[in-house]
Amino acid sequence: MKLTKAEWQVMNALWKEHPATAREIMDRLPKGIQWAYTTVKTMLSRLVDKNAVAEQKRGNTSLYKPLISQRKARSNAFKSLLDQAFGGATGPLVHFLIAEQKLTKKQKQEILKVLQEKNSK
Amino acid sequence: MKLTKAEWQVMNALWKEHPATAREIMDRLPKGIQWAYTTVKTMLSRLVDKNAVAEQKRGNTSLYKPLISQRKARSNAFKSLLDQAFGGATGPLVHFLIAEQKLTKKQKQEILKVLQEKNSK
DNA sequence: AGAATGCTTCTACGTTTGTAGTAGGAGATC
DNA sequence: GATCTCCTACTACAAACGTAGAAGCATTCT
Repeated sequence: MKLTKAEWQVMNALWKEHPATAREIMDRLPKGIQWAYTTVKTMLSRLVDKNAVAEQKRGNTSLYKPLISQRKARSNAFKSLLDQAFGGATGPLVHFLIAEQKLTKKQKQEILKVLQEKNSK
Repeated sequence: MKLTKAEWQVMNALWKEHPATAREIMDRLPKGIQWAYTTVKTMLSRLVDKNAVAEQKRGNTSLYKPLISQRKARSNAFKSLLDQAFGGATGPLVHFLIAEQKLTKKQKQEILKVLQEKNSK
């Protein structure tokens, strides 16, 4: 179950709150994204085909809800990245995370916090 | 500079050692991948078009070498994942990493150590 | 010299992705 | 009842991807 970039946008909007109509989803898309209503519908149809989303009619309007959890989707995406770009090993990724200046001081502290939290219990 | 899945395979083989010929790259692809020689060439041409790889002729044979570093490519891929699947925030990613048991205790401690170090200066 | 190798460039082709347009039905409004 | 509005289903279409075949030129083996 691989989501494309555009599909992620839709799923992110859907996970926020569901079930949701196509119009609601459209309105929840990030500011930068200016899709035609039918584009959103197309995406939703494709996601339904993929069994990532369920569609149910209420009157003449469809309600959508996710069939895969955000957690699961993230897990898949993460695993893909790991396999593709880091040879499947977490080690290099961790190394990378640390070495890269990708992290702001704030983010590092955030990480520290989470790690310490979990580590202590 | 976004690499596709197939392009990653080629780049991974190229980063191992370069310059390299198309045939060498082909031979270095993971066992599972059984591409025709021309497929490898096509990929390389596309990578050259993208300015991800440089091509130089020696006799009638092309030698290839990466124009983008593995580090840079990883960084881009990582950032994409972060933006797309984790809303651009490292916090949720780390949270996820930890929750999913993706990190061994050892790795966690390594992260902690390095972060604290870096943070202090 | 003729055949076999190996490399190159060009072309191809089905699928997936991004992004809509169009037509037509149903309910709300004038 | 004609019109506006909103939704749906279907169709479209260019660009990117994955995967490769074909044709032609140089080198080398017999």
